[in-house]
Amino acid sequence: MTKKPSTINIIAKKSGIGIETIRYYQRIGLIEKPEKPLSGYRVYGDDTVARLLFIQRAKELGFSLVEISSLLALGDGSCLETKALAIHKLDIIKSKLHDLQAIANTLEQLIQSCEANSAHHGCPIITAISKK
Amino acid sequence: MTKKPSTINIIAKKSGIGIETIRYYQRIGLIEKPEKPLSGYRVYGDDTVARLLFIQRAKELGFSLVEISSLLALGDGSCLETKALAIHKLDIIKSKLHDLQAIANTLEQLIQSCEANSAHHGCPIITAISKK
DNA sequence: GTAACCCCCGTACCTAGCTACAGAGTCAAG
DNA sequence: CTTGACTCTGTAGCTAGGTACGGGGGTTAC
Repeated sequence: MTKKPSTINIIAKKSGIGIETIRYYQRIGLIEKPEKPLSGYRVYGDDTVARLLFIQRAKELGFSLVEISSLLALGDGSCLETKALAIHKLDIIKSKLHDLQAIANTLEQLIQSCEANSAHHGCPIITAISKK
Repeated sequence: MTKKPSTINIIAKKSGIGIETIRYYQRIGLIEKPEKPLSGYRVYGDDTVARLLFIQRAKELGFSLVEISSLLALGDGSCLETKALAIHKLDIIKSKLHDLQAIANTLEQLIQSCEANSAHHGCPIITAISKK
């Protein structure tokens, strides 16, 4: 039950991550390069695919590649540190949520003031941004 | 009542925007460069300061420099187009809010599962990101 | 055996929004 | 008239996360 060897193209398809991106991850040390056979193509295992999928999902949770690197280094062992990272990230995200909500509120008000502006005395949005 | 001429340093201080940033804005055409006297320093008016403040506030509302450029070009005239830009921006911000909220929820769950994990069977956060 | 792929490596380029710096010129105070 | 602070210009570098390309070589299918 030996598998046929996975070249970079294969793991790219399995993980849904582009070849160039995988090479980039290798360059920045996020994933390892398997030994290169003296002449031939590098062969990848399913652990690499798993790692790539991990990276993808961590990215979706808002972790940067540097943070993902830490997560991978921590591994399954130090739950406390992992939790600390997650809490820190959650704080940042909550703060972003807060800011964005404020912006959305302001924009909504501006848009409404624009709708109320039947007279053509200039655009209330522009006016609002201009003076203050 | 002639004012003393404002050099770039002065308008930087008045607007709270750095000199290098102002030069950058000039390079990308967001603000104009006043004519340079054949020998000497450029002189800026308060209209430039106003424009810089406008840019700052529009940035705070989440507009990119390119979008701000459009806003400035539209000016006070075409309220409809300005409103359209604002609505478009609001849509994007709402979508970001939605995504961030989902991420925050997931992170919160992960952190809680971590807290419930009294037994030391690996970190639930890592496990959750790993499999799926 | 040869055409059509595929891989490897290094390097350059991209977006956005700055930020820094060198070298030459200018201005104003003392 | 010198000194020091300021300006102008052009160019390069930075972050983050890729994306693209060219040259050289290996592999596979027919």
